[in-house]
Amino acid sequence: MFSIIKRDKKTKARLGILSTRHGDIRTPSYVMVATHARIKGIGPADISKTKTQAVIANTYHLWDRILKDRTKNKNWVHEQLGRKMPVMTDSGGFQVFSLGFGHENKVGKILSDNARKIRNIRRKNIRITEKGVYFTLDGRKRFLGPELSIRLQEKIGADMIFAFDECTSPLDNLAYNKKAMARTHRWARTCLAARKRTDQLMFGIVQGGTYRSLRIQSARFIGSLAFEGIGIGGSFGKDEMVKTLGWVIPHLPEEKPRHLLGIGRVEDVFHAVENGIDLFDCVIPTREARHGRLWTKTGPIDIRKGKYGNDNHVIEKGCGCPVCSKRTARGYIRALFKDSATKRLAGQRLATLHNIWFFNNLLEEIRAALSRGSYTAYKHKFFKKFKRR
RNA sequence: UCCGGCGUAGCUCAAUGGUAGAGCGGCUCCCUGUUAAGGAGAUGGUUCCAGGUUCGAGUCCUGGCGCCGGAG
Repeated sequence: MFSIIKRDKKTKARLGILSTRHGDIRTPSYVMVATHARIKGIGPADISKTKTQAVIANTYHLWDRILKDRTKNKNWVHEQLGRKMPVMTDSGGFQVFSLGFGHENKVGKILSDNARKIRNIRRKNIRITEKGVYFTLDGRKRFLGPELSIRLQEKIGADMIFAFDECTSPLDNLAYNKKAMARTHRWARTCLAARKRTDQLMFGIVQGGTYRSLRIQSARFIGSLAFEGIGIGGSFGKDEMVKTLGWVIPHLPEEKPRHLLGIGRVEDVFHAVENGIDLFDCVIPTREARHGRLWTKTGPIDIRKGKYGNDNHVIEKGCGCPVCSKRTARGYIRALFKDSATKRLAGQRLATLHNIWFFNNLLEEIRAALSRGSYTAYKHKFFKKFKRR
């Protein structure tokens, strides 16, 4: 159940509430990544300190564990997570890209200028058929398709689940994207038909690569099906995300929540929100935290750098996160990062707590601005201070 | 005092007499539905000093200087 509370006058941004079996999500909201039903770097008890409203786990990566489970627990993933809170699962469709082309060519879903030079598009570990996808990885061969993905996601027990799709590579051409999109559309129907549980919200996924005609076609088609929500997936060129949203959003039903899959840099958050996105997830807060990059309102800092060695300031002055409000010094966090493996884990935990809080707080401020009707003013003020560097 | 060992990049150490390297640190950059608790790159040297042997010395010889260990 999704209700829109308020619409921004100058942009397509909307303020809403998405109700799930495990509570409400105030939107727009950043969904934190918990691939293996754990937010990497922090413990279950930490999650409540970070303003996190929802997390997203991954069907492919929970596959083995869920098959071993015999408990028939309807809230299996919540038990794994250690929290009763809104949880999503991704269908495994992204792994068709990330474990196939992405892994083979060491390319991310956002194409760098360098990667544009790649000529032959290989998917060595992946074979895609009408029924689904064969993964050959680490000496194992396994098959995942729309029916199985839904069956697994129903067992995993998330509150929101995704249809099984194919995330194409940013280098795939129009002809391939057309073929892949049509197949993803057929899988979308299959996923809806395969569902047995009625207490999970199912999101269909719009694909179509970087092609306007395909994106519009996909938005109309996925939007016309009986999904409770819409996901927008795929890979983009560097500046094509905003363009894609411009194509897709006008063709989606107004009343359904929209989730932008795997996008979440600070600039992207604003772009997504003002283009009418209600939810998005991204590994940036958690992964970059583990790599020592801490986000602040003036931009990111790399806590591992030598200049923070004797720095006894908090990460960000005035930050209300559990790390900064305990007056934990930058120098201390840096020292943990530079110490033994065990100490590094402690440092990564603090960094993760800070980053998650930072992004969740940013969204909280954006929601407050939308509520006041002053989103644009808030954004201008924000970017006066914020420099990506 | 004597004997032995060692002096090479910021640090710890490599380098049969033949273009002085590595790891770590420092520096710069990267990370977008996590096979990622990381990745990429650049920089970095009077080889303790002074002589000598040699076509050629970090390496061999002589003499200093410094540190470590042992003996008195």
